[in-house]
Amino acid sequence: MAETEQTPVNERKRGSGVKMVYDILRDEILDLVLPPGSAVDEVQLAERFGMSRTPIREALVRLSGEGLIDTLPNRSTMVSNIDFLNMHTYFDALTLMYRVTTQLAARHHRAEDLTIIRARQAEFAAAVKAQDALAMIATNADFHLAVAEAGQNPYFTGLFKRLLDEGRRILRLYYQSYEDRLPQRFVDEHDEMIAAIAARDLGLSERLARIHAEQIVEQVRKLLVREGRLEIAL
Amino acid sequence: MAETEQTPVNERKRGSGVKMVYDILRDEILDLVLPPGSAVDEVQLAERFGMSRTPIREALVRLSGEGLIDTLPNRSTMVSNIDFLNMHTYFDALTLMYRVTTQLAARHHRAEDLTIIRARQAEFAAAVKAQDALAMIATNADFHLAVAEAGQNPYFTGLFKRLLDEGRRILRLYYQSYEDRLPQRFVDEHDEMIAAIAARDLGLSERLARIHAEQIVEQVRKLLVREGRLEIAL
DNA sequence: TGCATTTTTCTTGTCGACAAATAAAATACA
DNA sequence: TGTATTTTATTTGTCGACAAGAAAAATGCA
Repeated sequence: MAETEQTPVNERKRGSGVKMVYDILRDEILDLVLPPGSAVDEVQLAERFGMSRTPIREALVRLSGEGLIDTLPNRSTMVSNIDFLNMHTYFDALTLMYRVTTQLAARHHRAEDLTIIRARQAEFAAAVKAQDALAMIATNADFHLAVAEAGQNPYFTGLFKRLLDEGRRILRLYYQSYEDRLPQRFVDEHDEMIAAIAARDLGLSERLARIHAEQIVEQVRKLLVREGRLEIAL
Repeated sequence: MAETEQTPVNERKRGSGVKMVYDILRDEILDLVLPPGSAVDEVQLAERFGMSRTPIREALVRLSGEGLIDTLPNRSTMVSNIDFLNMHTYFDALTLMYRVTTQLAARHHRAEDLTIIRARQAEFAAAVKAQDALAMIATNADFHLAVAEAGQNPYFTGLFKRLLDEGRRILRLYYQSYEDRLPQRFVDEHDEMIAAIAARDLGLSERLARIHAEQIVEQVRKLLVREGRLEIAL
């Protein structure tokens, strides 16, 4: 069997190459496997993925459009840096999107949306219970993205997704310090938010989201300050 | 003179091709020269711009990333359609960005920002005076974008820019009905907003922006309903 | 004539190659 | 030895060509 259709491992369907490279590189950037500022070599990637430079290039253009890589014309392209100086603009945008998407979810969600949201919340709770910091980061983002999808505004969802991605990079930087009791609090807050959304209480949903956002921002800010001292001390 | 450096008209610098194609196509899409749903042929574009398909392709990938064109895998790529059914999500996002960016401008603007904003407003007023509907659309977007830039939050500015672009397409559809007295009202409202920003009155800036946004949304909605009746009548 | 199947055509996705632009290395010169 | 200039090397941007996929056209069959 399978003698004629023997599939060489490197045989891929027409058009799938770009998406594959894009997905893998995106994950590696967000997980800091490719650290900010590191060089991205097209020819090296082409060898690694066993394809020509053309699809690699297209994936890089996509990533560049999302701000995940920066490309100097005619010169090197590299993983984009995290802008610690203007972090407050990031927090502002993130907080507003938390509030808006949660409120919209309360207004526009359907029954099946709640099912998905609860599933995501269960995954987040499991990650917290297992004290798996990396899984917590990922499942938390998934949870809030599910809420945003329920809000049914693709403009907000799009921006929010970008912000959560960026947050994944930032949190990944400091994920070692997740051994405290805060995560359980996040689980509880998520539950409250779900209840408010299900009850279609717009005001409460927005308020809970705001509190939740400020909670998270405050924690990240503490981490930044702690690390910031170290950096200055060098 | 200029015998050795004779520049064939089609001679361009290394890396400028993509940007040129991108800019031109983007403008043509936003001005409806390329109507929504129309096919985009790579070969045809390559001939038109006198270059190979590669840079064309990169420009298209960029445009696709911004949602200006849709591309079916292995199949045709076309100018993205305007989603009239979910127009309310567009209005929601636009209104919120009006409010947020104006308030942030009141908080973070610098002296030179005000200079730019006033210059944009002068251009808008000139377009209104000349009753040039197309110029009004463009200069109005430029004015609000200048306000957003003063707010110094690239996340909001980015989304807002996308929304204003989309609005340029929508308004372009109905620009014929701009002969009423509303535009002058927009000029006045802009002036009020500038004053509030200059006075760093966050609350007033936000309120004026909200009123202004609702004004615009209401006008567009009227246009849509009027046209909508026609479409249904078919 | 009406429908299924094959053939053709057309467009896209991918490839390997080459030239331009820049950085790095090597050389010249004081 | 230090600086300016030339040479080499590396990486990107562009090109033309070819093959895969899907629609359209053509053919076969009832």
